[in-house]
Amino acid sequence: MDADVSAIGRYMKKRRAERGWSLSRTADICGVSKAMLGQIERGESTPTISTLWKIASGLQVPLSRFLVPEGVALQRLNAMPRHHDASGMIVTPLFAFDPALGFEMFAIELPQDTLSESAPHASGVVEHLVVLEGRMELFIDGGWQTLSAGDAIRFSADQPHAYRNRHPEPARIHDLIHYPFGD
Amino acid sequence: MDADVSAIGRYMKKRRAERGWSLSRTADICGVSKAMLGQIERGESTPTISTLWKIASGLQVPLSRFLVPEGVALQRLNAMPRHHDASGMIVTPLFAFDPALGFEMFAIELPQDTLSESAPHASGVVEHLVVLEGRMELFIDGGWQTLSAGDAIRFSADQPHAYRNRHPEPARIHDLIHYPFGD
DNA sequence: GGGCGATGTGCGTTATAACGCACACTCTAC
DNA sequence: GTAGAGTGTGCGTTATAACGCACATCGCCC
Repeated sequence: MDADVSAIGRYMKKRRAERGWSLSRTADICGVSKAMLGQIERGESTPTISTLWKIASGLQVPLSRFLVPEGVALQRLNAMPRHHDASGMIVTPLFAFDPALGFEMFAIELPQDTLSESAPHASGVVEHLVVLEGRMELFIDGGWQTLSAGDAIRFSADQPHAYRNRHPEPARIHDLIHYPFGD
Repeated sequence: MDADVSAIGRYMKKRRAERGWSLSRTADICGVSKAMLGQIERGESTPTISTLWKIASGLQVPLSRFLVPEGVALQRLNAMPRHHDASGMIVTPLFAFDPALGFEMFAIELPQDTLSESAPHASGVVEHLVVLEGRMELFIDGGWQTLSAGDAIRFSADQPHAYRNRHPEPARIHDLIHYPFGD
């Protein structure tokens, strides 16, 4: 859950090298000291957001680009914690919320006769459901909507909504929640 | 050219208020001291990127949201059209690319003896695979990695990678591709 | 060879991020 | 009324971000 701040230095160095800029030149352009740039690139210091902004501006890259996750993160099924909520719905996290990406994703199992109600998320939150198995109903926009295996739906989650399963077989779905960049 | 860092504090405060969280509660959730949160909100201190990451994670706010002045439109790299390759891999779109969200999602079926190679995406593109059925191998970081049903993996897609299925049953996966803000 | 400029690193200094804690104030329950 | 909990702010302390400068190294030119 911690930022991989060492990735900042690596991306900086890569970007600077692509442009063929020395630390001195970059320092002049960014308005950040040469010594500090070196410290950041070597992972010896973590910049304030203000300093990183200057660097991003000088190098002409979006600031968030410094923090996009690198490498490979693998999560095995049996290593994922399953959470049963009061409604009987079983929730397994697939991808945790990452501030650089802006979304999180869950696997959800809805046993028979489950009704799970969700308070509205913050304004602008968008939710995506993909039904893998079984059938379920989604309450949205004042009515129930039946979804079957293979169905995919995207809806604004900043309103009350609910999931239920009235069928004999459990329904399995994936739920991706995306948080807004703008207001 | 300087970041409007005071916007960070304003947005933090707004977001916290929407959730009805006190500084103390937010501090517990974010792992940042109450006093520091107050300083940031009042514009008296500029957090390091590490501290801001913690806050974004706790408040479930994409980092970009703190960093982009309100009203400024950001650009996304366009999603690359999916190659329809000759490998036999079957691709079904689930959610089309939306610049406001920054990702697209596909359902993929890999029949037996399928090998599908992917050229590197642009720098900063992140891919997420969830295996629904069967088993498959992902080539990444110079080696093949076997994935079974229920496994979830996230990896940087700006490098060569490949999918293959050497098993008698087809593998079914979901593939979510997230695109960074433009360079 | 020496001189010069470019380059990145290390060091000491200064400024400030980040913290724990105390405190004043507000609200609620008895 | 009092006591207790919750809330945000200010203060002093510690850790570290950020800097200017010196230095070692390298490459190039005379």
